[in-house]
Amino acid sequence: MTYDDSALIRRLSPEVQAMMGVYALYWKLEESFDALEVELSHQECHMMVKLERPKRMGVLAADMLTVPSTITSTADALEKAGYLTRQRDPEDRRAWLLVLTDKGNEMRQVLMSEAGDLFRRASGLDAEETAEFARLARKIRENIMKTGIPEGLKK
Amino acid sequence: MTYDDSALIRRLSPEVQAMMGVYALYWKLEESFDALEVELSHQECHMMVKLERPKRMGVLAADMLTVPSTITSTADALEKAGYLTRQRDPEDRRAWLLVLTDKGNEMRQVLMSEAGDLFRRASGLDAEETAEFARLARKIRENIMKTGIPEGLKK
DNA sequence: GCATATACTTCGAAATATGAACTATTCAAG
DNA sequence: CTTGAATAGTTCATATTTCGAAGTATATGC
Repeated sequence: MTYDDSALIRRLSPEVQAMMGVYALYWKLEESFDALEVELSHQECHMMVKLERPKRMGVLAADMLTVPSTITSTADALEKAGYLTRQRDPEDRRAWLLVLTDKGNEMRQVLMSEAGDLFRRASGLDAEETAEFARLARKIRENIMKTGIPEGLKK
Repeated sequence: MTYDDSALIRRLSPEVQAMMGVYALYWKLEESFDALEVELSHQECHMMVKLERPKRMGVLAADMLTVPSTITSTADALEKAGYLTRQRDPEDRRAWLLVLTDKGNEMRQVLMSEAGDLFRRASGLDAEETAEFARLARKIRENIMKTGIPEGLKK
């Protein structure tokens, strides 16, 4: 039943191989996050991870490649649960900064270490491979953040 | 506005760096697929890509890390659109094989080449980096397929 | 000031995913 | 055989998630 199509995969272009790996990993990680005893939705987890320091909601929307109204409802949930507060951005009083509370920072630490475990288990890579994969992933992410955002937000 | 936190990212563990890259890439690819002039949903695209050769629906569910009922509705849509047909598996007449039609195979070719382009543009990697990334992604995927499926399907 | 752009919110609709109960078929045991 | 348990897939109603258009408040340019 464990259906093995690794031979088929090898015949595809490297780009498609890469995509299929990324999709498998993404799905697996999402599923593992679900299984966590944490009461946060995926989107809420992602936002927590992004909030190493206070960020504007618009920045988060761009960063998470989603729409402002989604950020609003995610932030609402996290605020209600006591993980973050909204503070007006002194540089532009239209904007809010989302700031983690102490409780939020604790939860963030838990999430980060769980995330590391999940990746290790899901990927099965050793330390060296993980480092190399991380290097490329970082490069990809930088490219996306640099080039991708304008298309991402409908004007 | 193009918010740069690449310096912050570097301070995280490689595992988390890798995850954030994977998430960014996944989201970007999903968004790009949306922008395609193709009238297929994400799930439908994924199923098309998986159907290089006929597969049982249960195999697809395991492979796509999802639930049987989702496969049913995705297959319904693709069948209705003329991209695939259901054929009883002669080896087990409870099971269906999903088989791409000619139209389905054409569409699959289009999707695969589009997918390659999307990855190339989104990632910004050169050929060598792409090959390395693909190698690791394949390894990860094999690990997930090997270890991940049992947990993935509720018994 | 006035017009226009931007940051976020509201809220209702649309898309998606899920799980429990069901049908049909297989398999194993007697 | 035939009976009972397991398996493959389906149905459908529900829950979750996402989105987008219209609205409020603030900022910016002329």
